[in-house]
Amino acid sequence: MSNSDAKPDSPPRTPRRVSQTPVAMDDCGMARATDLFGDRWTLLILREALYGVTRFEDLRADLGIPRAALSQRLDRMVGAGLLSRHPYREGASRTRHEYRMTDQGMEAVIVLVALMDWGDRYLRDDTPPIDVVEAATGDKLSIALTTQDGRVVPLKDAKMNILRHRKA
Amino acid sequence: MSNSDAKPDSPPRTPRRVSQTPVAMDDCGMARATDLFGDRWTLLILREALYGVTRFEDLRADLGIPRAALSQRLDRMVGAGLLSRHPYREGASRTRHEYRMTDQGMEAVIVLVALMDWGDRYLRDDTPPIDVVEAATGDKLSIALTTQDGRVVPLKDAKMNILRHRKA
DNA sequence: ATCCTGAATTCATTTTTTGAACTCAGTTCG
DNA sequence: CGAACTGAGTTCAAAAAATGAATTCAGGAT
Repeated sequence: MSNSDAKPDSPPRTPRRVSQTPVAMDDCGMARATDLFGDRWTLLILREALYGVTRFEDLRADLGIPRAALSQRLDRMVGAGLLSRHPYREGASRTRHEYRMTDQGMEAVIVLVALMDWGDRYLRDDTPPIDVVEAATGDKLSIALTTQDGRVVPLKDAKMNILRHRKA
Repeated sequence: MSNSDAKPDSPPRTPRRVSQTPVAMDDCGMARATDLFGDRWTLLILREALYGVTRFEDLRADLGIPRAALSQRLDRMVGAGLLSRHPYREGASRTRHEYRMTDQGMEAVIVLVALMDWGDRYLRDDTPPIDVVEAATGDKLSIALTTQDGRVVPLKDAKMNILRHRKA
């Protein structure tokens, strides 16, 4: 992805220095999302939710996450709309809660898939244990940029279009 | 994205309980990637690199990151192949280093774009400050799943195909 | 009445992060 | 020449966060 509108004649070998992001920290959706996802557990919990693990004890056992951390993260993720809390009862036992992925959470799963793609490519030597495939055909899927009408555009042909400059 | 091969006759309203991820923590590219990206700063530094901010002091000023943290993260990111270190000299001054995004780092940018999409949609009320567009046409781009031959598949029609089950 | 279970909460310890001060090698200023 | 400056780090004490073990809590089961 090219960032600057490079003049066709001189793609600067040493690009001119940029000393500031064009977008201020607190006005950047990416930076805000980083607040939510930028910790050791949140993404892993979302992964569990994707696989259908929904209960406190199961999450804890899978992830090895301390209870306090799990409790705090679940609250935060419910608050952010990634998960929703549903009562259930095992046999005749007391009502407990399970944490299910919301539609909004499902839309964040694309972040997981992107991470998975990258991680499988660069953080492992052997073949990955899992593929994302089209349910109907079994065709392997990967992440890409597309136009609204479904044309795939390689990363190299994309650029950032700054609509509103940083105020700070 | 559906996770199970649901029988056409009975899509379970209360899906049967899953108590374990099919993929073990240490065998999951996503989980490994989380080790690298799952902290407050790494993704933000990558974002800076995407915008072309490459120097220690500029990064520090933009992000408000403590020097020690920046130093440690840059080392780690160079080690992981996200950034590369290049000597430069400002005027006649002593040689310093700048940190440029590598091709491998650029491939991780799709993660940033995915985060940006989600963050702009759910973590803000007003219009986002930036768009990802096709350089040639200016067409707005978004993240999607595609087949190898460039057909876009909605998240709902995708599923995880487990090739190798957890050993643990 | 006691034990068990899932879901927390509390709390002391360990780890990580922070921010401020210091270093270092060269540069410019007076 | 010496003083001050610069970018890029290190060092280090203080603050914040994460951990893990023990405790609590509300039922149900024995």
